[in-house]
Amino acid sequence: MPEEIRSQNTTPRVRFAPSPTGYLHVGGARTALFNWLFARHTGGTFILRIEDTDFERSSEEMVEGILEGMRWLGLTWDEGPFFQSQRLDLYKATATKILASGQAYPCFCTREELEQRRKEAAEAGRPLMYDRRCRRIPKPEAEARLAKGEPAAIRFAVPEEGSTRFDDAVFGPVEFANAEIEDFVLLRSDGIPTYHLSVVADDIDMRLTHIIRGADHISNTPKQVLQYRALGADLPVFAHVPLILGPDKTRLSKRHGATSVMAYKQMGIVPEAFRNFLSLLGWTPGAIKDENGKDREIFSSEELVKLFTLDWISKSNAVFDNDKLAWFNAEYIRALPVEELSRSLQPFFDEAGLNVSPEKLLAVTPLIRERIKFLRDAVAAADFFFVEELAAYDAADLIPQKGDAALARKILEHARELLATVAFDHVSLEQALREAAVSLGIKTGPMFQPIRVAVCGRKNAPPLFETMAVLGRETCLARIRKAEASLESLG
RNA sequence: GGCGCUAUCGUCUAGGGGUUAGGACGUGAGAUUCUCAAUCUUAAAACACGGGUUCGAUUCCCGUUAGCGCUACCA
Repeated sequence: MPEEIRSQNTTPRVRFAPSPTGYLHVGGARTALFNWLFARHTGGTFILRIEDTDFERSSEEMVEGILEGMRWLGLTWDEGPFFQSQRLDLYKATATKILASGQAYPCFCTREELEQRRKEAAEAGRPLMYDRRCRRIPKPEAEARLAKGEPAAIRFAVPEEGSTRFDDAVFGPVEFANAEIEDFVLLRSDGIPTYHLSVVADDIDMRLTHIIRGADHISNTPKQVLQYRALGADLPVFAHVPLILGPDKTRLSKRHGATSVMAYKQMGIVPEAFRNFLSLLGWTPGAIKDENGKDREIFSSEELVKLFTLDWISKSNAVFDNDKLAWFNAEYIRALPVEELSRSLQPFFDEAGLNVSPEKLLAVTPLIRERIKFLRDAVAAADFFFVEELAAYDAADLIPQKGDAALARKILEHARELLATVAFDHVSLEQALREAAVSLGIKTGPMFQPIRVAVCGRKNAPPLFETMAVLGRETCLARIRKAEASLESLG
């Protein structure tokens, strides 16, 4: 408690500490987002720290990928990135300090011995934990062996009695019997720290006040609390956030499809939408009503920052729902100014190999914005605007429901003649074609279908007149002529 | 197995001792309409189970069950 009060009286310092053994995934992104929101809300400092002490599995590409993901999401950090691989001296010094205090000891057991004992324990009885045998080695003997250069890890000497507890800002009081806590390794025999040591050393050194991280770390926390005490350091506030699960309620992983943040960028998720969606996974601003008295869900990042507090973080895990994300994204797409949306769309067309001028895309954008959930959908929705030659389509689609080829021919011929002279703007086109429908005695539905298919090459397309206006007279006439020809072949 | 955490519609969630348990996504139906969307209206859909406490529990307590997490000289 006194620790918490101290923490709350200084400006908060929080961190996101990914390990570059993989890309930035959805769960990590949400943890980063919560830290970022908390820092921005409180006027605190957001630190980025790369936990790359596992040299085997860490890579520079992954570091770059993580930074890229953070930038894309707009999660700007105030300090760092710091790399644990460059701070090994600190960890060694910290381990030495704990050792000197008598709360750690050298362990000469080899990896093989430990594995063997664990195996035996599993087969026979229960205690899978380290049996603490090196803790019983008399100090002079241990020092002699060390002096001889015998390799040793440094283990923390966990009290045999009592319990270790902490107050989690999300989960409340959590308590572990010390007897359940293993004498964990602080420093490996090669001098590289384990996670348990490096987090604590860094969190203390970086003067972190709040540790906001995934709930999978709850079980690790007592080990860290023990170290804080051994080092005489104040405890930060721990806030564990529930995990994000896949649709089958197991931890979100690759086999659930896209889990990398950059994959969502490539799908055409708008970063603001992603932030909004992610923020509401395991957190709620409470019941904030919209003008209709319904609970709001769309929040700008500024609002999120204003609203965010640790108190509203949920305790139960949340399933990642792609449909809901798609809905958020569609909402953001429709809310974006056309110019901005158009600019965001451009790279997707470029990537698809279509020759798309910004001017034309700007004209097309309002016609498709309500028809796409992901930015990438725009390519499939609007490709016919940009190709010289329409992709092959079924000539039968030209024939309206309850009509025949002759009717389709009649409509197209009539339209072709009309379009040769009419002014090619939305209003004129609509007026002329509606009048044509009346004079031919055909309802608008069947009347417009052959034209739409002829011009767009598909049955489902943006509104006809706007579309034709963008396409222009020459293209429309050519495509109608082509449609008439394909109708001939149909007989 | 041990330890820890969690439990409201299919999903995200609001609520909290007395409510017609609210909203959103998705789903169904309808309206609108040149198709598709978008939009609007509407419907179905939940307090895991069992004991307590209480005049009264979805809400508080205990247990059961289920799920998840941790259980490395990984992080």
